[in-house]
Amino acid sequence: MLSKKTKYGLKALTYLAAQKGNKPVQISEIARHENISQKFLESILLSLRKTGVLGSKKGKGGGYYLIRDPEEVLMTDVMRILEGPIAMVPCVSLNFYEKCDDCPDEVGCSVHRLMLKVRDSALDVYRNTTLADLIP
Amino acid sequence: MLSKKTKYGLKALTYLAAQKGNKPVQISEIARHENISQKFLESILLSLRKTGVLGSKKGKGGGYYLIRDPEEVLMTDVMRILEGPIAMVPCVSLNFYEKCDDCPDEVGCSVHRLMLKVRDSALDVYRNTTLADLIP
DNA sequence: AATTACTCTATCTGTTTAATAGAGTAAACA
DNA sequence: TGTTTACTCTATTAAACAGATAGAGTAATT
Repeated sequence: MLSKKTKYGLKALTYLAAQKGNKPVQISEIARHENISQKFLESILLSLRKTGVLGSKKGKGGGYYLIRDPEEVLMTDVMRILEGPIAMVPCVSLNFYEKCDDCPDEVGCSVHRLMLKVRDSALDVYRNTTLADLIP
Repeated sequence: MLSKKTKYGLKALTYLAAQKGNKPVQISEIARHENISQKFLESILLSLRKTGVLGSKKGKGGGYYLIRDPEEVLMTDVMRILEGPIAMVPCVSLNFYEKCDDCPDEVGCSVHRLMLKVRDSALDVYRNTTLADLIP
């Protein structure tokens, strides 16, 4: 299940991408437009800023803005920041790999092989979708 | 993230599919072989029986067995039983559809459109994989 | 200097997951 | 027919996580 964090984050990013120009947009404006709890959105935008997707400007006329053009923001990056691993199981994760403690043989594991296929299909989607594709 | 329920369920199904013949296999045997808590596995196999994937036989020499040939057990069915919806968001789910209460316009929703693509790619995998493909 | 808005930490509640315990029931076999 | 074996079901629990909220603090603009 997609977390609300990711859902809200994607909506906020799309909202920013749809702006004319690249002026900072206030959190409150995004929250209002997208029906998101402002405080929750704060923490989401903060994590997007810390990972280099967004920039922020303080003071009057401040807010958040995209660092790069929407065409250059890949869904692989966004999803990993917001949702975490793209793989459904750590043992098939590219960026968050972890060995299963319960299964001795990774190659012979049926779950491993199935989830590898699922991961590849999801990666294929995320690698070929940018923030620009999400703008309505 | 894949739940342990699904993980264990898939392992148990694969174990049963790999059996010669189709004699009932005891829960305890499966649990031992696959490092699964026996009690937890009980409830998983039970749900697979109630949904027509497995059959069971009581008494001495009893246990669980596959109802159909492994080639005829689709991952779409197994995943829906064990993990629930294949879609990451209810508003793009085929079998578990639910409208989002927070977003007014489904067609204009960026999350909706992205998750539709992800669902389709996952479905493509599950529809073309049977239990037989999981046997090592 | 005052305002505005971002930054950060801490806390809280509800839900879900995973696991466990234990009593009950049904079928097989001697 | 009775005993064994193994499945069936309900209830309970602990841990983890998601989602949301509160409030004090800091930085930049006018």
